[in-house]
Amino acid sequence: MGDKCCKHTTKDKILDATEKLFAEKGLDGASMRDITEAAGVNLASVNYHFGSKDGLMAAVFQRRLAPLMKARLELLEAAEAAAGDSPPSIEAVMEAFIRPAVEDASTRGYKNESFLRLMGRCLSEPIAYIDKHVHPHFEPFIERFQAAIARAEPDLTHDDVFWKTCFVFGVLHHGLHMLSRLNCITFGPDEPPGVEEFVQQLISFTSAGIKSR
Amino acid sequence: MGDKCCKHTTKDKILDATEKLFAEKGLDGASMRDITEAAGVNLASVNYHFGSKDGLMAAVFQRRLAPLMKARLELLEAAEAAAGDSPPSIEAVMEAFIRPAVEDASTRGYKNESFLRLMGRCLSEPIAYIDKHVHPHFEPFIERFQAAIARAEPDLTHDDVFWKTCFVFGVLHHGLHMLSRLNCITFGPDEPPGVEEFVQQLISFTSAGIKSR
DNA sequence: ATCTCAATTAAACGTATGTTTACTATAAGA
DNA sequence: TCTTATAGTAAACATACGTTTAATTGAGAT
Repeated sequence: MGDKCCKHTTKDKILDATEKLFAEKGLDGASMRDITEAAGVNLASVNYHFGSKDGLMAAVFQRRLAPLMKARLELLEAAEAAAGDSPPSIEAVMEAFIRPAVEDASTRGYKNESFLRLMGRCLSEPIAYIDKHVHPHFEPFIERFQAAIARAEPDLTHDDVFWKTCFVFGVLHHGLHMLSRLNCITFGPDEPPGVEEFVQQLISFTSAGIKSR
Repeated sequence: MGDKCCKHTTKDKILDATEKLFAEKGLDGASMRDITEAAGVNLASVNYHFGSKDGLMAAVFQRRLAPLMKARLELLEAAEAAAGDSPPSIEAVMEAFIRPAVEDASTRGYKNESFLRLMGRCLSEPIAYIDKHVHPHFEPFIERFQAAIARAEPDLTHDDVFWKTCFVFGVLHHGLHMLSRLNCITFGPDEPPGVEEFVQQLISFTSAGIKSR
């Protein structure tokens, strides 16, 4: 029976290897044989534990996206509670969105093997996969997030809020994507920025963008 | 022999179908059989005209990226010429980057079949493909672009310029990506924004982000 | 009319994919 | 000890992929 405490179960080895290979080679590009070889397990064990490659995708996203969305929601609710009757500032709303993602990326290797590297890529993976495995996690959150922006900046139209939210997504995810690729490119910074520094840079860029017109 | 004037040559039919299918299903996801069937040509004709699927990718990107980069450079140079001795404003630099892309997207169907939909996805396609087919087109431009930003905002450090440039890329490409997907999502605007409106929104968001700290 | 050569085609090739099967190993319960 | 259920495995399966082959077409040149 699965030994949940020890953390080196076959399921976890598969999930870890998959996360890394999906980020590197894409959802289609990483084959079952790539994955099981990297994980040091038998080829058939993926189908045994996850049913199919599709089930494996769902598990990979579920493992990281569920806690991430939870952390964002909690931060947003904390900011709203702290603000009392008035709406929290745009900066506070952006922080709720940005900080959990950057911290997740930083705690898990930061350079190479983070899940957020996969997130960056996921914005534009084959749409069918994203609609199936990623959007369901985002949808409950995005509504609350857009509402918070609308409250903080009451002059924005509904369409303005939609597009600015899109832009914020683009900033964060492409930023994290490039962060994970720093060692692959020649022209970038010599070393990655600190977590706090990066978070602040993202908050100020996105907040200024939202306030602009 | 290929009839260049008539524009309905086999090569063009293949390129058009490929552009659309790459955007929809990804570079790996769109098979040669998908492509040739959509183009109404024989399976083997891709290998005849482009040598391989890799050669087809190169041709697809070359056809759109070369003129796009040229247009951006010309706009940037025009802005620098117009500014005389002083550097052009951040807004002018952003416009040189953003306008050609949005206009390209708008002239080619705008909703569904544009190349920029493919560009949005390309930020995070399997890295090997992008390094091979996309980065070579961007590299000569990105240096000039970053230099223009640095001149317009002299207080920014070299690393600041790098990251802000990344953020601008994220805003534009994900914005265009969502633009092409408007009809697929439920919560977005009822109709797409006008070209000029969208360009201005992108310019103000990115310019404010760059000026922020 | 014949030749020529680029363009096109149907069919096959070899390989890689995700999945399934049938079998073995292991450890706890009665 | 025998049973049972879970976990793991080697091998085969059917399918889809990119590519290649060999044959055919069709229009312009001689």
